[in-house]
This record gives sequence, structure tokens and C-alpha cells, in this order.
Amino acid sequence: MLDKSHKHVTCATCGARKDSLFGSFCDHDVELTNEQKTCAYFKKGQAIFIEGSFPRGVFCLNQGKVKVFTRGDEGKEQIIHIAKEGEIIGFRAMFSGEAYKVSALTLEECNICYIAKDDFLNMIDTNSTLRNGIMKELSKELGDRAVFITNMAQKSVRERLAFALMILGDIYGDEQINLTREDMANFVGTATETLIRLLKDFKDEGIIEIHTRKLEIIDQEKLIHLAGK
Amino acid sequence: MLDKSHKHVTCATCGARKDSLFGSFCDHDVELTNEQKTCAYFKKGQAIFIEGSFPRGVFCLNQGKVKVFTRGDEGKEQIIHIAKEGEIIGFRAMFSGEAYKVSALTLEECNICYIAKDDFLNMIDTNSTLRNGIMKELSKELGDRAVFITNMAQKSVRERLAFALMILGDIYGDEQINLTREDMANFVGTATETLIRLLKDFKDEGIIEIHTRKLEIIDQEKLIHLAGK
DNA sequence: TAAAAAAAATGATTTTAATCAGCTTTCAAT
DNA sequence: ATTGAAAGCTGATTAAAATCATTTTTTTTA
Repeated sequence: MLDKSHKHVTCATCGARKDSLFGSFCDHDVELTNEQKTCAYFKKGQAIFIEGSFPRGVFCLNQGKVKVFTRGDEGKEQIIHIAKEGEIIGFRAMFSGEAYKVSALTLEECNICYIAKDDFLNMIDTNSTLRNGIMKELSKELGDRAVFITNMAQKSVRERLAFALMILGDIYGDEQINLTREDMANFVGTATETLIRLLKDFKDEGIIEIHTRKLEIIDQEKLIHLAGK
Repeated sequence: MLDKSHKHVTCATCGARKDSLFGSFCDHDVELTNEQKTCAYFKKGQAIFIEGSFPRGVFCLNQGKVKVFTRGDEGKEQIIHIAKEGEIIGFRAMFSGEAYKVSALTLEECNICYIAKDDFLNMIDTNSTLRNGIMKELSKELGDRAVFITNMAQKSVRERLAFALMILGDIYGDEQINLTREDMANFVGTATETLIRLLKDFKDEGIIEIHTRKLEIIDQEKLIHLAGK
């Protein structure tokens, strides 16, 4: 259980900051950011922002994982990204001037900091390192999504699952992958039943181990081979 | 036939510049840009840049259309974007520091200007209007691609074709849509045969007219309805 | 303008994955 | 500890779209 008082979360001591976009900040900038941000505890399944609304600031994940998704015509979620500790989310719509095209929902308990739009835009304008980091991030994601689109269009569900498990492996690190079957299906872009059957296949082939809800990758090599290019 | 000598292409008189990211440049910046850019004629089907190579500058489309695509495992193209007059292409990889994740190929005869990396990055650093324009563009595209991914995952080929035709209608403007069936299939993310059959259905339903290679949208309303959200 | 090549079209068949329906296990709340 | 709800699982069936094999038309170029 996380500390719900979240008094202790300061940018200077924030473990997630080190390899975030704020990682290279000097002491002065860290202190400034610390004064501008507010921090809040989110319980599991809580909304951070919703598709169609307009951004008033950005969110910085101090602790916990978040799913970023759009809804299709029939309301079915397509998970675009799973964000983890250290990531800044919700800045895309701030630059585009549009409403959010995605929603963000916590997958577990989270501590999330918030920086108001004007403060963040001011940071971007005055801090070229942060700015370049943001531009690099936007550009990288754009490339990743081109690949994502191609995978959706051309790979089989089995190949996409292998690919998704590799990404999830990176995101969860030492921890075991912990998603509902439905969320995983909505990430792979398939029906829940199909996903369940394929997970069983992967288990039978010794690629993963299933511990009820949690998944463990056993054979990374096979996964890489299965996922293709 | 375009003028292959392309001597006349100067930024000050460039018709494509007005509603491009360079549109708000002052006379001085226009002149500077004009001195930094070089301009070249590309014939139909020529490569502008190729997936896997590293960018040395950006390209600005003065005349003609370009397909931007990645190749899947079996070499099949997935068209991510079709760029038209006024668009700057190839800047994503310059910011991300990665190799190109996409290739760009002319769909017709083109006049394309080129600005070297250092010159362009210098522009970005010194011109906040251009910079904000670029960030807005990156962010917008990122949102569009989230929707693209969701469409791929959840819409039927028929719905995706309707969606694609709407986008193509915008891109081609008054002109008729002019793509090979294969390119169109690679944009929609389907097999060429499937695309051909669906085009015939759309024709029979009075949605489009087919003039051999060129397509004309007749019933925009039906298209919008078919494409869904 | 004739020949060759590329693109478009059509029909038959197969494959993949979605859908539907019902059942079981797990988890959370009282 | 019990119960209800959510999540997970299984089997049968259907539907969508890919693939394969040819033929026809259009475009290019020799």
C-alpha cells in the first residue's frame, strides 16, 4: 500500500526523476519544479484524464502504472501505451491544442504529480534540454506508432502477442506482468477469448509461465523469434 | 510535366509555403531559408529516404505527392501517411536521433527542396514560431496515429476503406484520387484483391466513381457514415 | 503501334480469428 | 466464512478476409 498522505514526495528525492525527462535538471530547476508541482494519490482504476476533454497541465508518474487508450466505435478500448514510473503523460494534447485523443487510467495504486499548463510551457520555453528531450520523445513515439500500425495491419494475433509480451516485459522489469486478460487483449488488439487461448499455447510451448493473474516470461529468445522484425 | 531545371523555385515565390510551417516567416527568414535550401526534381517512384538510414536534413515538398511507409516482415508496405505540397518530411528521425523508421517515395513527379540538418536545427533553436509549429505537428500526428492504430485493430476493412477515402479526398482536394490499387490496399491495410472488390461495392452503392485508375468521391455523407467515429 | 510488363479484376478455397454461449475460478466485500 | 461479481476459461459456430490461380485490361517502352 502506498503512502496516501504523499507528503514525502519531493522532486529532489524522487526516485523516478533520475531517468525521466527531468533527470538532467540542475538543483535550482529541481527546486523550482518542486514548488510548481502538486502531488496526488490515485487508487487503482482511477481516471487521470479522459478523451475529448482539454488538458490543463501534465502528469508525472512517481509510482505505479497507467494505461493510455482510445475507444473505438463500440466503446472497446485500444491500449496505445502503458506508462510507468518516471514518465510524463498528457503533454501531447497540450502542444497540439486539441482535446485529448486518448484517456489515461491507473492500472494500480499510483502517486502522480501535476504541473499546470502555463508552468510547463514556460519550462519548455526556457529550458532547451527539457525541450529537446520532449521533442525527442514525441519523435520516438511517432516512429514506434508507425511500427505499431504496421504490426496491426500485417502480423497475426500470435505474432502481435509475442511482440506485446516483449514490450510488457520491458515495462514490468523484474516484476511479473500484471494485467487483466481483457487489458492485454486490448493492447494486442484481439478478442479476450483469443488472447486466453494463445497464452495457453505459449505456456504449453514453454515461452511463459502463468501464475493466475501474473505472467512470467521464460523464453525471451523464442519470443523474439516469434515476434518477427 | 514539371520544370526539371527547377531554377524558378525560390521560397519567396513558393506557392506551397503559404500554408506550410514556414508560412509565418518574415521576409528576412524567407530569404535566409532560400539561401540554405537546395531544390531538386524527382521523377515518379523515386526514393527520398529509406528506412534504416540516418537523416542528414529535411525535405520540403514544393510540388507532388509522396508516400511514407514502413515494410513489415515479408517486405509488404504499410503506408502511414501521404504527404502533399507544403509538407516538411523526414524531421522525426532528426529529433529522435534514430535511423528512419519509414521510407518516403514519390507517387508522381515532384519538386522537393532540402535543408541540411544543422541549418534546420539552428532554425528550430532560434525561431520559436517554427519550433512551436513543429511541436504542434508532431503532437497532432501522434494523436492521429493513436486513432489509426485503433481503426486497424477494431474496424472492418470496409470501414477502414471508407475512412481512408475520406483522408485521401482531403489530400487530393479538387483532383481525383490517383493511387494504384496496391498502394491503396497498403494504406488501408488489406490485400489488393479485397480492396478491389470493396471499391466495386462502393461504386455499386453510388459512393464513388471509378475512372480506370482515378477515383472520385460522389457521396461524402455515406462515406462519413460508413467510416464511423 | 506492337509487344511486353504492370496493374486490375474475378472466382474458388482456405485460414484465421471473432462471436456466442455456458461454465469455472478467483477476488473482494460484507 | 459466505456470497456475489468480476475475471478467466472452454467448446462450437460463424464470418471476414487472406490466399491462390487465372484472366482481362491498361500502361509503358522498344
